[in-house]
Amino acid sequence: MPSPDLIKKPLFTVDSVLFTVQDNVLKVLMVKRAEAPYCRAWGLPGGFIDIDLDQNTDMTARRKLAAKTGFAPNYLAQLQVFSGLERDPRGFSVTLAYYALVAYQAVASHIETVEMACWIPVSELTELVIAFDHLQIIELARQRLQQKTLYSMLPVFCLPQQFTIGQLMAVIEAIIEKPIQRKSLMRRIEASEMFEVSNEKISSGGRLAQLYSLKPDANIINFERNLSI
Amino acid sequence: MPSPDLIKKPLFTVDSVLFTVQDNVLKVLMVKRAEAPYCRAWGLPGGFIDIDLDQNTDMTARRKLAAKTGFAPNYLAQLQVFSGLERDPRGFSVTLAYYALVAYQAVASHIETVEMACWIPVSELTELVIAFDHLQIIELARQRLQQKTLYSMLPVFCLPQQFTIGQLMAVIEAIIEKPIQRKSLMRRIEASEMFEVSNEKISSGGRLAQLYSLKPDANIINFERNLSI
DNA sequence: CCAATAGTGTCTGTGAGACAGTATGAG
DNA sequence: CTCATACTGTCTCACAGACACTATTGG
Repeated sequence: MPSPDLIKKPLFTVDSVLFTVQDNVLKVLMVKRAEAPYCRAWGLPGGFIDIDLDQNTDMTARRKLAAKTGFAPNYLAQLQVFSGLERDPRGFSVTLAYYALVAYQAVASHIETVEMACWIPVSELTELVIAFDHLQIIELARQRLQQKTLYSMLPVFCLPQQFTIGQLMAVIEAIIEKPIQRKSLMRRIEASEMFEVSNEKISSGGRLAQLYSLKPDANIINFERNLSI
Repeated sequence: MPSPDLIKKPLFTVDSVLFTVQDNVLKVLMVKRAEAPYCRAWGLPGGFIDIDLDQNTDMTARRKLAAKTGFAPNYLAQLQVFSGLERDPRGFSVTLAYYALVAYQAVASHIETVEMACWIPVSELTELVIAFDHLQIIELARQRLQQKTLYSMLPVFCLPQQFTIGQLMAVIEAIIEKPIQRKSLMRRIEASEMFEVSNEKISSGGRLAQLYSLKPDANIINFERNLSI
């Protein structure tokens, strides 16, 4: 076997699909590329590992996201590696894609001040010029997020620290694009034991709504049944 | 942003956790390393991408597995990327781990002739010296396989093309380490519409058993409920 | 015949879907 | 008061678990 130094190394990058839900619409953070290839097209936030700054690829993803949003996402997980000769005109490339969730409120103020970063509704992506195979990456990330939404409470990471059932329900419905039963959601909140009821309630146009928050030490549990599609 | 050529590139490798079930025991293919680091320790089959041979990382995994087993696995999917400064004494490294399934019968004859490749029961791995963080990778792969076994028919890929319910049941029980109800399995086989009944039956010590096979165009569907843990 | 494995019938349990009904806020 | 939103009670339905029962082979 040849020494690793003699082997042509492919380009390796880390990109992230950062989701949020604003006004009942699922949106993705896109940045306008300033360089070739795909200069001036929209792409996912990401870049190369910096071995001196990053302990691992998770840190690369976080660092690149922080550069665009000023905040760490509430949730970050690996999606998949995409690789091949065709996906980048510069040659064989390997991209590790992450997907991440953040509360819109947490980044809203900061993102206005950052040039060329923008929340795009996932349904409007096809109207734009998207760099590389990033459209395909986003589509896979969306499918993964939808699947996980059916059997976990992942969407809480699109909400501020305190939230109501109604808000959670709206976020879930924005992700899976189907209405769900409030009752089913409440059963899951109860059964999961992941949340605590706050002693505050907030107004929302009718009866005051109970505020919930994730317990500090809570694990994200998976339910044994999916919500129905 | 600096040109990619100026950035220190980490070592990038592709490793695979190839599972099979033999004699009701879940086993992993391990190879004895012939070089430093971890010379003479057991490690996962894998290696570097060869840009001239591999269209993408899936091909790298397949190529490396074929070199050890002589066969393509029945199923191959990405597990996760592992990265960091500590996991390889040579420096910062990035490994894309795959997990794969194969029928023991398919590779049994070939594997004897390949030096230093060996099926190790997952329960006995702790007794061996395992290279890098490969033990941790195998453990994560096993968890993923267990999870998928609860909501899909993935274990059929540990069986020959034609198989009986009893064989499938045995493989599932070896993977999840719990008994399951034959009735539940039959309901799933029926509901999935993924299989066809053969017109043969085979003897297994009692009443003849119906042979099934995956339909040629079958998609692996996911059930909406898990088997109980 | 018996032992062994394959396969069925059917009851229970759990949790999601549906939806009517009640509770409580703002105006 | 009315309207809007929050929450509850409760029925149905789908499907997994349990397990007794029948079926079919070899010896």
